[in-house]
Amino acid sequence: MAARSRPDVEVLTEIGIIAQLSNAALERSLPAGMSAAQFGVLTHFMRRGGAESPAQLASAFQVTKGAMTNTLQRLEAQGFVAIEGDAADGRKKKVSLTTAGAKAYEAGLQSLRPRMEGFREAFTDAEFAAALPFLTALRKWMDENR
Amino acid sequence: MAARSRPDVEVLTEIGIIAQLSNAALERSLPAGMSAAQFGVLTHFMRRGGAESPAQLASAFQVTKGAMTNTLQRLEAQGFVAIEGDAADGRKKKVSLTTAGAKAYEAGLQSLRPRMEGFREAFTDAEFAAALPFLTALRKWMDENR
DNA sequence: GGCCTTTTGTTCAACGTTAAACGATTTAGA
DNA sequence: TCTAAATCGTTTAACGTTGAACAAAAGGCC
Repeated sequence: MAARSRPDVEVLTEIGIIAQLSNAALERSLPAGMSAAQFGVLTHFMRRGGAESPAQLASAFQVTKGAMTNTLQRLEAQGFVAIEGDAADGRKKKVSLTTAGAKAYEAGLQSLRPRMEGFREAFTDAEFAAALPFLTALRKWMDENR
Repeated sequence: MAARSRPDVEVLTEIGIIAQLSNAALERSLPAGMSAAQFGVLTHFMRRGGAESPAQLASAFQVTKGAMTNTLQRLEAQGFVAIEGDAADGRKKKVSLTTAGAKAYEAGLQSLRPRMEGFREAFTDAEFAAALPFLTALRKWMDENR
């Protein structure tokens, strides 16, 4: 889809392709059996630590609860997260990272490194920083007007 | 996923969310039974006219041939495109827009209009134009280094 | 206290996609 | 001319996602 068009349509087109290619590249670089969604959850816990409920995670990742259930079940099956009931609220569950999960995150980061380095060398930090405000505004608008 | 991070990672994160929200909004605004992928193909033919092979379309949309087969079959089932064998090359097929397809495109455009107008009013053309070069460069790099 | 609403997590069918395999056809080269 | 390689379109299984329905639990309100 390269046809000259309105700049707003073109922006969304480019963004769509970038997201597709970037997700595919991420998935291809990750160790077998680790999806981008799973790696995202691991990253989230590595940064934040502690425990979170599936609903909290679903909202953080802009994903339905059903999708998060799926991701968490796969993570738990590999022993990367621990899931236990919340004593204070019988509806909720508490998800937390295991040591194996932290190890899996590190392994994922390692196999990602070469591609990420190539990517980061192709552009400058200033370019990324310059593009960020508009993208963030775009995301916010989309989020509020959905 | 809102954690402060490296600007390059953040750019990709924002792009991923925007693509997801934008595609969902597009799909929700389109008439029932018309997917974003289908509307994309209709748009392509409205702009370019003529006939193209499935492989050509797949490459134009950065999608596998299998995905394009699926999209084209659904379009053909609704009578929006005509598919015939290529006399000159027995492997190929020729896909072209029907009058019903053109009408469906116009209908899709109509139901899209209110949302598109709101979107275009939230930002200026200059903003879109300013963001485009970097996004295009990003897309090109991703495409070449996949 | 008892009802109504909301929240939470799960399940299910459907969708669009990828990756891989396949048969059919064309092209290139020895 | 024959054979090997490449291209084309389809099919299939698998994946991650959505949307809708659901039961269980909690909260709000009279």
